[in-house]
Amino acid sequence: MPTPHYGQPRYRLIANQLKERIESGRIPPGALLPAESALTAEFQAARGTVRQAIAALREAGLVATEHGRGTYATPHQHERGLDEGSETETQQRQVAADPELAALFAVEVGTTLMEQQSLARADGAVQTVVRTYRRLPAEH
Amino acid sequence: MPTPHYGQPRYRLIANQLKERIESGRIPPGALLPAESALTAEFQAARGTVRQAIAALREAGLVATEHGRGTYATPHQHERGLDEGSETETQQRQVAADPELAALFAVEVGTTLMEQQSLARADGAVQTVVRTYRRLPAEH
DNA sequence: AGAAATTTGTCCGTATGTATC
DNA sequence: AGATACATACGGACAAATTTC
Repeated sequence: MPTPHYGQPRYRLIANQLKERIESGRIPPGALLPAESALTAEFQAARGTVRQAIAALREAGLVATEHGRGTYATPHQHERGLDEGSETETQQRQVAADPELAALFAVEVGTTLMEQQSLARADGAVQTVVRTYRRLPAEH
Repeated sequence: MPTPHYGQPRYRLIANQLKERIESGRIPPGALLPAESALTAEFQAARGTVRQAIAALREAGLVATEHGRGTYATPHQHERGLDEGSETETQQRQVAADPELAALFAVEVGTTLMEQQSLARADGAVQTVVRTYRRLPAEH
């Protein structure tokens, strides 16, 4: 494997991709990022490089890390429009699984799922709505 | 304590030995492997190295691991019609706007929207479902 | 039912060797 | 020669799930 770092170093590229996932809501606030080991596998990068990328995100305040637990996405605020008309850009709620979601998660229809919805606006108009579904933590 | 990796790395050697034990039946299907702590003692290797060896076996489908329980030799392999490379599956389709989406996009309820759904799996089980909604390109 | 021990999961810091730009 | 990256390896610590007492 070569080691080309045209333009930007590798850890910056990885950091940017993770940043995009967080800001797009694909990794919602409070959710754990993939483990270092998973990231090394996904990006085909060495652990040191992944750690460098995460360190950059941490420095930028996008994530927080807890020893022995993992790295969380922190609630992100759009720096785009500082004012923003008090509309919730991202909200979390519980919804009942529709038939398709139920099948995907292998649960019964109507099972409570966590839904995280986030919006991307441009000039005030909603451009994209992202809804992320995941199962609730098991009740022992 | 040096770290020369001429020839084969240590984790490969450990993995090969464990593999031999499984395939020879000395570790029968379904049986638990020695704990990581036991393996570190036996092979005089760091825990991370042992875990790397086990990860290789897991990747090869020879063993499965459960948090807090242990790693066991897989009972019957060859039951898996699995993807293997694809971490995310994506599909695109058109859906009718529900009342909330209609309000967000400032369109009428029932208006056709583009929905992109992607899945994130871990060990074959769906972890997260992400649905991204956008307006269709304007049609005059 | 509850506490302790076991075991795996994850992160941290560090170190050495190799390879490429 | 230096910066970047990769691969490997060590040791320590905390977190979480499971089992055992």
